[in-house]
Amino acid sequence: MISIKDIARVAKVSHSTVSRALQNSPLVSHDTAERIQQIAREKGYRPSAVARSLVTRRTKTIGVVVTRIADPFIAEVVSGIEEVANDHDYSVFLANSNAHPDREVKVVHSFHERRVDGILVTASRVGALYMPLLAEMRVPTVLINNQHPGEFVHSVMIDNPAASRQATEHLIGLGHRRIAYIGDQFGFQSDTERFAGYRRALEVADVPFLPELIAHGDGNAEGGMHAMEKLLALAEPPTAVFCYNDMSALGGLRAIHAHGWRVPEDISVVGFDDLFIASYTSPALTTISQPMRQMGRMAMEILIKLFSGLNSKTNIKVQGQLITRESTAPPRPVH
Amino acid sequence: MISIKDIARVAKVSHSTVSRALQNSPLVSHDTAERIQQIAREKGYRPSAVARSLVTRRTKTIGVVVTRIADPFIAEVVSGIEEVANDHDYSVFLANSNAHPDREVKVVHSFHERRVDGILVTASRVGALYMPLLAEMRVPTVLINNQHPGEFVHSVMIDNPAASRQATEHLIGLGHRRIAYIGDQFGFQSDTERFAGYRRALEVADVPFLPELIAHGDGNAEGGMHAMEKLLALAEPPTAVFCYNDMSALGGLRAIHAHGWRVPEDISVVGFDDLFIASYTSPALTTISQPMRQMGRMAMEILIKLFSGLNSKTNIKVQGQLITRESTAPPRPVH
DNA sequence: CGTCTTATTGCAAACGTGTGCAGGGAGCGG
DNA sequence: CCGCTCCCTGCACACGTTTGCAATAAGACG
Repeated sequence: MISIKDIARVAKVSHSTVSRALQNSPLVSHDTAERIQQIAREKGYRPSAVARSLVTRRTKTIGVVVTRIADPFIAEVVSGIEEVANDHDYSVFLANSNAHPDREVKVVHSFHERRVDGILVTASRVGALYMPLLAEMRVPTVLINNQHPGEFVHSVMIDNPAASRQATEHLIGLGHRRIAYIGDQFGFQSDTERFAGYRRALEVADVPFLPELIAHGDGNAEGGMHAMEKLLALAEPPTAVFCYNDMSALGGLRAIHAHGWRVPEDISVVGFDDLFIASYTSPALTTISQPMRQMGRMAMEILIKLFSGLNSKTNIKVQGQLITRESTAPPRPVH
Repeated sequence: MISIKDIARVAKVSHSTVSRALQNSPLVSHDTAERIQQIAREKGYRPSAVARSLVTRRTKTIGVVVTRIADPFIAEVVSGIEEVANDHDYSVFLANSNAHPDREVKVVHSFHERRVDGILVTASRVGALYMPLLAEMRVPTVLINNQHPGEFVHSVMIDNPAASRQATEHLIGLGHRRIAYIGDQFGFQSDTERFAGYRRALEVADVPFLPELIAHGDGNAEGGMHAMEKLLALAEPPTAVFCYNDMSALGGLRAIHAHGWRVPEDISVVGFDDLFIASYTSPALTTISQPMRQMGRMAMEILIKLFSGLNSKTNIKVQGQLITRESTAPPRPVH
């Protein structure tokens, strides 16, 4: 591995001069700078980021902790993060927590030892962890769609209540009165908030709230399927279902088909997220579009801002958008 | 940021002793070791990986370059990588190339500057780049499903010809004779190989090869949709279609539905990859299962082996597996 | 009690880079 | 020709670890 000193030797200058030359410092004459850069190029010199980090005390890296990178929602967010990180010459460490709190702590500690300049957390189910962790290590951190109730210093979140209200109102507008809700597990912030938006929409429209129309999945297709099966087994099944997310809706669709019903003729379905696949289910899914990539970008931009000294508490709330596709229609007329 | 010297000061020992104590070196007495560790714990000391890397000349990091992390196939592979990396206390840098060759080179150079211990590349479309790059920087590198023809030092690949032959034979076995192939873009290794397997299956079964039944997408749903539209517009459309991958198949299914045909009654469809969504399309997709996560694990395990001194050229070829679901059936009887 | 061994500790150098400061040389003005 | 300024360069230290080697103290043994 060739170093700055090797170059210094052949250029017959001190290593400091080489260092300066490679940074285009005005402190070194044009001629020697050129000569040094030429030599560096010939030797295929690559500066050691680790040595540099040691002295500059900035690593130009950030850590991203996610529950599962294979989750399409998260992958999309990470794409956004990576884009702007890259634009600013930051490298990103990626780590899965698999939703294990202790694993999540371990990951953050490892990031800390690596001296990352900042940390981004997507959809953590244990956001509360970060308060003490943060106090301990003072690394700029921003949470994206934190699932734990409570505010954090920096965050970007989707406006869940507004979005889910919009989704529910869409169904009400179509004439539905028996609208079910398939949620995630209890206690997660987004589930609580989306449920709240759903209730609010019913309330405003004077549609009675029926507890038997509430089912809980697990945020994945599997859970959505089981939840939908329960709803379909009701004496009087709903005419429309608002699902916590597209994955649940996907499972829901599958259960409906298995049940021999058709969407949207027999039952309407609305999802949440607007994952890529929402366009390719059959029928294509009506859903709330969440600007996933954009949210990743915003979070990273907050970090960049923090790096450059600004230190304002920023909590961004982005709006979802209803995307009407083929999975919703007016309810069957009652005979 | 608290360092080893700070601890040394309060423990009234030299910083070398602290270093040894924290590594549980037998060179330090049990008592002082305990005392030092206690102090370190109290102060919330975290060793600096960057300083350590500088002297040990190993960073315990690897770089993973992917085309798009949002691609579900790739995300799954990365999951596997991350699992075993984590088991061995390696952190992973992730970078998207967006399939831009120059971007890919830049990424690898940045990894090099970060002094990663190894590099993993998933589905690169420019595998050839790595030969000179590798010579230049001597970092253990393994390619996963390299899309560029030619062997590489270390690789893990799916056995494309065998798998696609299996898929095609499944269709032939059902009685199909007009079997179309929807490929990726020309020149990519997996497309070429899968196409070869398809032809071989036809040949062995004495089914005539019909050039008009070959269409090319782009590996994504969009391209698969257009390709399928072309096939459906044929005077005599195929009775079955083997798609390069599940994404193409997804687009294909959409085109078929839009055309008013039913799967598998009017036309059978087979995909490749067995992405998560393959189970949730309607009908559920018959496809070739690729052990994505496992492939990621294997690649990382090769790296680990290389790190520990072993230096055998390893080219692993894994087998795909046909997963029969609902999208394939015998052809309609001709009247 | 002297010497040799062993257990424990500290010293100092090294990893590769950045940077404040001092020093040397050239140019310029007087 | 002298002195000042300015430009360029090198020296030396720092960043936070690891580690070979020397040093010291204690213990063992004769």
